[in-house]
Amino acid sequence: MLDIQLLRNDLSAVGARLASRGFDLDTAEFARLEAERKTLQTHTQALQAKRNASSKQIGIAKSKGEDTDALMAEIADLGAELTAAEGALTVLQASLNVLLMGIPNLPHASVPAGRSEEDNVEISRVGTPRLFDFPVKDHVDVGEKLGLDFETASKIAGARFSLLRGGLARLHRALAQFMLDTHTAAHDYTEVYVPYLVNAESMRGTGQLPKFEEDLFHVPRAEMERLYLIPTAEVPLTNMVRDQIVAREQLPLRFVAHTPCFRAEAGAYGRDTRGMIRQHQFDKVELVQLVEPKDSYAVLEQLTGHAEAILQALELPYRKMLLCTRDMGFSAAKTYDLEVWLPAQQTYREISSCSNFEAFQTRRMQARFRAENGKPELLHSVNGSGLAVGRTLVAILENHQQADGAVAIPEALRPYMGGVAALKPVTGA
RNA sequence: GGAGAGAUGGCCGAGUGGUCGAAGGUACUCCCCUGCUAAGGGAGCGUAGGGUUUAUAGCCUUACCGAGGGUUCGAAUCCCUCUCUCUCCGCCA
Repeated sequence: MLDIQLLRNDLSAVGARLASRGFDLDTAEFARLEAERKTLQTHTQALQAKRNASSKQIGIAKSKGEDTDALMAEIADLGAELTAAEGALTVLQASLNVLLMGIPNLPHASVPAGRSEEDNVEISRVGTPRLFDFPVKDHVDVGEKLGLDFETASKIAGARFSLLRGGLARLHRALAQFMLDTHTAAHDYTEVYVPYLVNAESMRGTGQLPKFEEDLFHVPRAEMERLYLIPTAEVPLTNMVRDQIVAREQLPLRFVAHTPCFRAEAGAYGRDTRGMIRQHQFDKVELVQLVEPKDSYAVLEQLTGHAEAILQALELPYRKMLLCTRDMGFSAAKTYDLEVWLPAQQTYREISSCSNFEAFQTRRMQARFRAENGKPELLHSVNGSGLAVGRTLVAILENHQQADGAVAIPEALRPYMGGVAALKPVTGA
């Protein structure tokens, strides 16, 4: 959510910055609602002040045993007028709020203007794609021989689910463990175990609601508020500080969690249908930092580096992309995507997305810290995948495949694999 | 699933219809006193808005005592619904 003061004070500039990311803010409508709000709110509050003063007088009179009929008569008609004014104000503020909640974040000045992902800017390229002296297979063909089974998954659940057996299941687990250990030991994050189902308030806090409900799975409960399956651990991790004022000495807060993520992929029919690139359920290790505003852009660089460290340790070639204005997510002010090399597709595919949200999320959830002057101030939130586990598995299968169908295990991962140096094809797997 | 208790400011805790945004304590900030490891005195000290304003200063004002509704001229206080916490019983990974 943007600061409404910014819209009031500098509406046309905000409109222009939003236009750069393809959002058309109806500035006339906002100005109209805002003008109406001002009139109505002033009026309502004047009526409330009058009622409060009169009621106080009645109280004083009664305590002295004086007659209060005259005072009562004075405000006899006030009630209806006040109810009407309050009702109208509530309705108006609700529509202003709907408008406000639907406005995406403003892009940071360093974000390149662009129309699509074509206009994203490559910042760096790390590692060299391997040259293969045999025909390269994609992860589905490599995985098939090692325990990757979509047929059984679709029988059990449906399309866009996967099932891993044996060494491959262990590799998946090893990746998550390795990432968690690296981020806690080397990067100083606190490991957190979180709920996978969250309430609507949490989804509003990080920006999934109200606008993107169709992307989420939910669980209805009789007589109770529905719960939503988390699409990323960003939701529970960031909401830890919702409605809190954190002491400045505790900053920065650094959290890491390994969770499954659930996405309806409602808008993705027909896209990435082969393999485990785009699934309804996938695991991810998520990094979240809550920091002072002055630090958030430095932290974005740092946190992106934490994700990169995993790719480097796993010997996976990747590039770092700065997303252009129109390719960024709704809540982000600036985003780097890390894209891993997939040799079968001869292309780089997203494996991590690291963003600075500034106060966009924390304003919604009233997550604050006490500044040096003693005043509460909104935190900035920064998060990123470190990394998506499923896609990392895909990248390892493709990049480290051998001519005989085996897959080499990167050195860093071997302690988590019981010392195994390679996964070998299993007949009947 | 059954029975009961509760939710008040950073924390503890008083307050069952009226000058209560809320006693008292504690923490914190400033000042004074004292002087040696701790104490005494005084003052200040919630949050989010709105209006005015060059102003995140001041002044005026509204809302907030778990959330939402209701009764009333007036609600922390009375009524209803919900959420959460605790205790006991049952069940259970």
